[in-house]
Amino acid sequence: MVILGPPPPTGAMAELPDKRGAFFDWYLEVIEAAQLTDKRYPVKGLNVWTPYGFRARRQLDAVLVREIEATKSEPVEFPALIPETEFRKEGDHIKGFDAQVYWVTRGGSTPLDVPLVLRPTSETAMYPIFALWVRSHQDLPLNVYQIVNTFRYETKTTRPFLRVREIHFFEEHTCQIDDAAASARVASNLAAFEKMAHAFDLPFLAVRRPEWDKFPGAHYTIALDIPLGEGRTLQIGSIHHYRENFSRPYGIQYEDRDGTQRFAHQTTFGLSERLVGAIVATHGDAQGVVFPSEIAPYSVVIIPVLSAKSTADPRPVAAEVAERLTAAGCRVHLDDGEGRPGAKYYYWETRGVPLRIEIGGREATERFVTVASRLGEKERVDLATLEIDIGRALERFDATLRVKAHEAYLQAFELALTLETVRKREKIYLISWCGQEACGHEVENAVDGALLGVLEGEPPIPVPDLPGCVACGRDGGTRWAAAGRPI
RNA sequence: GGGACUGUGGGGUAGCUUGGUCCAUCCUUCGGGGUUCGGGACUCCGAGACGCCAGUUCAAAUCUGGCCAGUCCCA
Repeated sequence: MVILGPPPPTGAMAELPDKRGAFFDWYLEVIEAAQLTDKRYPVKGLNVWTPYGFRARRQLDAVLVREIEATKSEPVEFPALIPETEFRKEGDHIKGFDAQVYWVTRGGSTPLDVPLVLRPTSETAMYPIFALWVRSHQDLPLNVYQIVNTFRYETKTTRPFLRVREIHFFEEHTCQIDDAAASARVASNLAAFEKMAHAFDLPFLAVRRPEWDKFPGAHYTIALDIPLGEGRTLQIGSIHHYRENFSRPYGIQYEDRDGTQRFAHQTTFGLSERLVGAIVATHGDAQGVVFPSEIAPYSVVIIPVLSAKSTADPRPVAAEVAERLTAAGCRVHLDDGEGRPGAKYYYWETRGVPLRIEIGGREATERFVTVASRLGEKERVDLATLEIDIGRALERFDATLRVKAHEAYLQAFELALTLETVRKREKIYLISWCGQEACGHEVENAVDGALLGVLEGEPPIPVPDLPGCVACGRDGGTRWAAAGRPI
């Protein structure tokens, strides 16, 4: 396998497994075929980011950075190793992660006095320092984020991007002046994620996780889930309100206007490389990956079509088009290598490039190009209006991708007025829930999965007025909730 | 944490039950030549594997044990 630079075209590819029905077979083969990762690294759950996959990840990260910084968050980077003494300060948090942390216990052959944890997440790395940074109400809010690798000793089956042991992780941590300000930050994060998801053309569901399934140490957790088909769901992110659960053990307090010492209310917002998997899973089709234009390693690929019969040489035109589109801000790859055009078409379709520009003798003679979208549309674009027309074609591509994804998203849900419906286990079920844990577990047994949580915002599909709880029938105090089967 | 199963060139596989016919099958891939180039071309030449370590045996891809890696089911 060639992994240095853009890989050269390859020959015929075997038929992909069916995306519906054999989802994970399809997923693994698509990722393999598109060379997004090399999963052959000899440690379970640790994969290699290939050049093509890394480029996609870098594009994705750029969106996260842009949107989080638009909400006044500052970049930081904390160490990967956390002393056990700090790690153990918040009880629930430790209980939640103890079984999943890697330990560093030696330096060379010398046992360490204080063993070090390889961060599974960075609360316990950051908060002792936050305690030093936060002194006065004027230091608040403190909004910082980092994009780093974290480590979790997963015991379940690992899958590229979806469940790994070294996680490419985005985490924002904030300190707020009070409960209300922290709630506002949660809302701000949710709004920021909506913008990120728009760039990924990715419909998602925001729910408040039930008490028994919230993040270890959180006051509450808003989870961001996407459907994978057949009722399966994938959590792609989460936003937590910690209240004073961490600020108390870590001593993050400030002097308020009136001179009293108060503890900060904290929030976090976490996303990960699962977003890459989510994009593959949501947009991919029978031919391979489909990348939204902003995430695609190359948004445009140019393929010169040579012919001995034709008098006009397309290569100078291809070079001109590449140069002009690069100047216009496109990520362009000019595929002028060996190989026949058809093989190149398949190659770049598998890799999900949004637009392909074909330039042969006819185009060269008449000064136009043929533009083919990954979603099947073809059009003729005059060289005179190249930049503007390609820009519009990319916008149209994303709009179409978004519509397709949204249609599939709507298909993933079903209204369930009885547990009988939930027991079909074919969809994500919208149910009325009274909030009692016993009822929640009854729903979970019925769906053979999880009560994902109470919906934040409007239900994705039309629903009637709230009926009684789907489990106990009680009226009053019920909310719309979602139940599905997380992978 | 408990149980079951699997490991053959870069990817996917045949062979394993019943040890010898295997210096290991087929597809794909990769390198070189020629001819080609508007949807996976053809042709010629070449490259590449039995997870690791022990054991049984005249003989191990095949049987046994340990390790490593992976998959599935259960808690």
